[in-house]
Amino acid sequence: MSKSKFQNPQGMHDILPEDQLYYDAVFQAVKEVFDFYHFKKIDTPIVESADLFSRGVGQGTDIVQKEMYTFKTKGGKDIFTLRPEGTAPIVRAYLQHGFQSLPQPIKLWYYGPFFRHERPQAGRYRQFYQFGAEILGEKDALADAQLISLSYAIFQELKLGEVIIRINSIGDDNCRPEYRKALNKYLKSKKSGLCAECQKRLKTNPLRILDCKNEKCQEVINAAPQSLEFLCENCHTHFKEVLEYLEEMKIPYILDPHLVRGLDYYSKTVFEIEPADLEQKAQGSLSGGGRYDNLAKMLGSNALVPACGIAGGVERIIALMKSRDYKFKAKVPAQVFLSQIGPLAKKRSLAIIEELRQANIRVAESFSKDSLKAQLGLASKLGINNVLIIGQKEALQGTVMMRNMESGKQSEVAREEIIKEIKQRLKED
RNA sequence: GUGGCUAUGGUGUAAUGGCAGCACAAGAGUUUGUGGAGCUCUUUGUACGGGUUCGAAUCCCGUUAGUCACCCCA
Repeated sequence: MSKSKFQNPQGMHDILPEDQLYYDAVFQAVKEVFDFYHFKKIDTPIVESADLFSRGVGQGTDIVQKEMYTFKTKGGKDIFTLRPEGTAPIVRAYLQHGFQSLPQPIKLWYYGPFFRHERPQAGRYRQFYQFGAEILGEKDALADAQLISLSYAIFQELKLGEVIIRINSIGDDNCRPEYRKALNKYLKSKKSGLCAECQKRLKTNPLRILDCKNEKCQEVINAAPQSLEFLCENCHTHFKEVLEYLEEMKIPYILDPHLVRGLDYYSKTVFEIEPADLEQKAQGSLSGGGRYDNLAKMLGSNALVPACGIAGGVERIIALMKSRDYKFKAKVPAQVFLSQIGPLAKKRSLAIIEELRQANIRVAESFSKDSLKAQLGLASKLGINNVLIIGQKEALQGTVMMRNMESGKQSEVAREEIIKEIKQRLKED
């Protein structure tokens, strides 16, 4: 067989059976934690109106400017985008389905693929999986803290080792303009000390300069005014409460005054969670999020919907699980193996397998092998001790042969007694 | 979007520009209805497209994919 000339698109990979174990483990951990805290699962379409993201995420952000898969539909009337993140669609759904009139807050979680057109590298793909959770209609700081702690709990469940929360508050409409003004003034005065990229950002998105890793900018950044100093009383109190909750729950955090994040909808609390040990940091943060009290309004809502959310990168978590040598719960092998010889027996065996399934007995088989030798070989390779053998003779008599692989003993069992007999033998093992 | 490195059966790996080999895996057989070992046999490859050359897995160019850094982020 020659190799196919088709390959996967860049940055989009097949999730092969052996990797499904990891994806399942992550999904299970996520589901367990969010279910327990009464979050409801929601799925939104993979594709949304392009406008939703340029308005929600922000026209000036990198995600919108260069990373979106955007296309026209056949009639050319609609412009759609493969969703690059999960929060804007959920707020859209919240508004569209009138969730405002339900008891607040609304707590939702999601899991699925997202798309960003970037150059792939460690922990960064063009199609990647994210899980996330949102608490909508809640302004209390407890919501912020709870999301952080749930994400933390998921990472502990997955045995990712030490992780650390980096957290900051970027203020709200009330105090951020003040801060922005002060920062702008400061940065303009130090313009010559900034890298070329940052000089451009002065115009488009000065907040992001704080995030620049260029050495040249570090000096300027370190002396820059910090958003924390400008917080109004409301924001200050809110942030203090978030930190107090974290301390109460003994969740380790670092106050990072330069953390700003790349999406426009954030206000007040922003945070990222990353592995504590330096070597694992290369691929970026494991999860991140923050409060977005203004997003609903940006998307056209009349009412204010205070909310916050978190999203985690599944591939990054899996990479960390692998480097931590994550141990899966022991896989349960099949309990019996069914082997068949001849066409009549083959026909009978399908019905028997279905009986076994209904009796909740896990069964393996190999219809593709005809010789009994090969089938027993497989059973032994799979480590299955109890083998049912059904051949022409047994099929005609309405019996099966039961073989114990360890002792080599076999006995004939009537068709009606199979389930009972297997259960008996499994007990003895 | 810019730059570096990489690409040989399913997997892991060899081959001064000169017959593409090895191991594992897989499949078949080894007195046709009885497993694990051994033995025998078999299938499967130079990512794709050009160029240089008598001759290319090997040198050059392009494409694709992987990987890493920048950028950004989950």
